[in-house]
Amino acid sequence: MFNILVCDDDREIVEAIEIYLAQEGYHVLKAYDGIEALEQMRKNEIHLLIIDVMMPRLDGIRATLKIREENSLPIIILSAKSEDADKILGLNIGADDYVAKPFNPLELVARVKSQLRRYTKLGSLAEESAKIYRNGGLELDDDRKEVTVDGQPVKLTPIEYNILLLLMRNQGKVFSIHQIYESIWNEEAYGAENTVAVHIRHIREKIEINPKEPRYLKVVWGIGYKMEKAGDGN
Amino acid sequence: MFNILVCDDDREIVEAIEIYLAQEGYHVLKAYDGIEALEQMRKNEIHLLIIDVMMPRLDGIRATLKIREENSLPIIILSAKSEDADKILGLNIGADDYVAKPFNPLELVARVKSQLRRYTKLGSLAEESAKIYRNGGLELDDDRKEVTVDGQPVKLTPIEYNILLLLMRNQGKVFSIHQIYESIWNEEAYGAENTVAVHIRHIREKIEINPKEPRYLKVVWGIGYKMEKAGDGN
DNA sequence: CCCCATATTCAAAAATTCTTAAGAATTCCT
DNA sequence: AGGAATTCTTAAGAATTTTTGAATATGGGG
Repeated sequence: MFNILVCDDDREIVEAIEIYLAQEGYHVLKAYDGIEALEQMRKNEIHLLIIDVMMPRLDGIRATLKIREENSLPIIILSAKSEDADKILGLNIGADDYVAKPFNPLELVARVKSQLRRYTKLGSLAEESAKIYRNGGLELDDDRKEVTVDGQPVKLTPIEYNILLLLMRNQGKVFSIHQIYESIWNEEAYGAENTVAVHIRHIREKIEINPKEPRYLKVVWGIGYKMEKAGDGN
Repeated sequence: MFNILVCDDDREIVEAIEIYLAQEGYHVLKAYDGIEALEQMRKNEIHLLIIDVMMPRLDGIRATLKIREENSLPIIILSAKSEDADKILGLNIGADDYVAKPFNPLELVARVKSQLRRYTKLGSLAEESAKIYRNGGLELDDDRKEVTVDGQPVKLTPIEYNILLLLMRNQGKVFSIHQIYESIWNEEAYGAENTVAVHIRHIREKIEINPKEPRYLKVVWGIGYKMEKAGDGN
């Protein structure tokens, strides 16, 4: 059974989360600030951490950084400001997922499940950390956050990087603009069609020799975009 | 694929909902009052619940509360009185969405999709089973949005693709032009007979060797169209 | 075997979707 | 604060798809 540490200075939120997680058969441990979280981590074997950003004494971001120094476990960060998503996921910090407050408890539970599934399936994180995706001359190293085209390093912005990562992780699979937006921004796509399209354009300018005839990042008319697998001549 | 429990004491409504959900590839389970719903929940793994408010024995509200005590899954409540919306969605009860009766089946389907989408994050998690439909030499890969005939890739437009997907998902089943239109366009079919017919023609041109003697996409006179199961020489 | 409802074909007009560019707004860094 | 980098918005033009309506063909009951 999995032990999940929930850390938030609002006790009601912690209890609410506990109820939902307990329903799913998880064992819940509680902490009410970053210091307590660190203590709990030392004392118990924790399999997943849910932690709020804003807390007294030691906030969630700092706590996460501290914990990452010596532990590898899935960390889900709660935050009131959805704009922080990039920073948090952009992995300066090392969180695995991000949920905006106020959140739907079921969604949180879904993400917990998803993270646990991911970590257990791939064994320990160590195995997973060789995260290098290749496709023809295009290479993305998710440990170093580096992208190269035919050996030449390419500099992508965080959003561009995350979009490319999504597509490289699922080569051949088609993603709608809607899916891309929701996956990267973690919020409902509204009038964001062009936004994504522009980022696609920028990525193409950087990874394609001729953006007008993309070798890798192709459009699927009326549906979305995909990463074309090299040697799929069609 | 997802299991959806539909609960209403009006059997006609349950059946109607079943038809629409089945078209989208969902597996539907049925219950006709709250007690039955609870039983079904115990016996099966349900991913989403659609439940009416007014029912004999145990009404939808009480059933929802009971179910929430031990299950966490998206719940959509049906109700005749739209004034109840607040009460139902206000966390008191714990429903995730609310649809007023009489409802548009297509809207219900849209909401089902939306709720399920919320709890399945894409990208990071191991992808759900690759959805590939086969029939003789005809193959449709719904992840890649690719269709091949005897190994040869075929380029379909979005509408053509969606019509073919509908037929491939329900091989052998006959769909009226009306049903096809409503299923693909998500709106009332009006004078759209020709439109669908034209798309059928285009699909045939692309997937049939001889469109005049279709092997796969056959007409059923006076009724509609179907995907003929290979080896069903009739 | 004739007739009528139904199905098919065709091409042009209308609508949609994608690409591209440029500038505004925002965030980041020093 | 000021400049640089990044992200978002807007809009026009290009590419592609969808719709439309009329002409043509076809099936099958009487």
